[in-house]
Amino acid sequence: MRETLGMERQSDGTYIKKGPWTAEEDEVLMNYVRKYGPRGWSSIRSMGLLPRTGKSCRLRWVNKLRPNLKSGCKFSAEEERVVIDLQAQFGNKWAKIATYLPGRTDNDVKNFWSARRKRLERILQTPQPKSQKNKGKSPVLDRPSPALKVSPCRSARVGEGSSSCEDQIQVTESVSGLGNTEEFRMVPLPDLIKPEMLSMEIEFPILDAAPIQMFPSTESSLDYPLSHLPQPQLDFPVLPLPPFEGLAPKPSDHGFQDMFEHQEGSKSKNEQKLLTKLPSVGMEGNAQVAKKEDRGNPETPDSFFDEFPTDIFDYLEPLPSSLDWQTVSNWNPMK
DNA sequence: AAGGGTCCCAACCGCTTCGGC
DNA sequence: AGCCGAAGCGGTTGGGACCCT
Repeated sequence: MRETLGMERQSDGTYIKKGPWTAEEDEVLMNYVRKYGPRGWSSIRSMGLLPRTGKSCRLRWVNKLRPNLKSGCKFSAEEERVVIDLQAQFGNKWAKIATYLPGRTDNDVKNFWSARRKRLERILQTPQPKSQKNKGKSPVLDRPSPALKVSPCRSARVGEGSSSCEDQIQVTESVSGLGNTEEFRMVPLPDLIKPEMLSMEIEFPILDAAPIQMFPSTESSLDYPLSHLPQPQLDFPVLPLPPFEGLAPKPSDHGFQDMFEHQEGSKSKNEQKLLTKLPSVGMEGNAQVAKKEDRGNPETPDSFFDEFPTDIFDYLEPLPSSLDWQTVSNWNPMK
């Protein structure tokens, strides 16, 4: 009797397995790719090799079994920068973005972005309790403020050497009742919060209740030269597709075997390439600044959220009216 | 120690695009 | 030109690991 655990019976009486892959299945799939290359996925099932759909096989290969993958390895600071920059340029074109990140899949990029988005969303959404950690760390905001408009801006240095970060949040404080009195203060924008990221937050429901107004940067992210980014990587040699009946291994079809055999060498090459072709992420000198800061701060970029003075959000108040909010939501950063 | 919350990631689903006929 | 299957892509979900209280 056939094992039906995890198997889904099809109308034609056959079974399709879903769920986690076993090591044995991986091995079968690897053997298939070694022989025939990463194509003809549907034939894996029709040949009776695996009870998986072609789709499932392809996904498994692309996301887990493909050579040179950096699986189980967190995104580096530079990779994060690349993703942030490319997302601003391409939008949610994860597959396209992934081609600029050797060893990363579209799934990796997608997961990274959604995790990061959730994190930011939570920071903006949840009223931060007065944390002991940040108490007294944000003097600019360390007092009641009637209303804040936070707008991303660039390239305004606050005095020579006073700040290592060119990106800052411009906080406009309107004094209630006076209306025409406005005070501008520059709040250092943590390196990993880019104006583009702030614009992303426009979609967040929290902003219905927060008078944050976003203004597009005068320097469009579309100006970022792509030549500064790592070039898209092709993982495979391009081989002619054999006819279906000729799927048997051929002595001449060494391309994929080579690919498996030389994984390690090419991996280090890719990593080196990524390092040497470090993107500037749109702002001249910013990569250098970031590098400098990275040297001084060995923590991962994730730690920025720990450092971010989250009580900046303590003073955000609901929008006066939906009309005001409309002016914000109508702004499209990609225009 | 237990329970809840969060994060991360693998895998699936549905839609779109592509290519052959 | 239209159809159909394969492949690609982006969104979503489920579950395990981890952390915190």
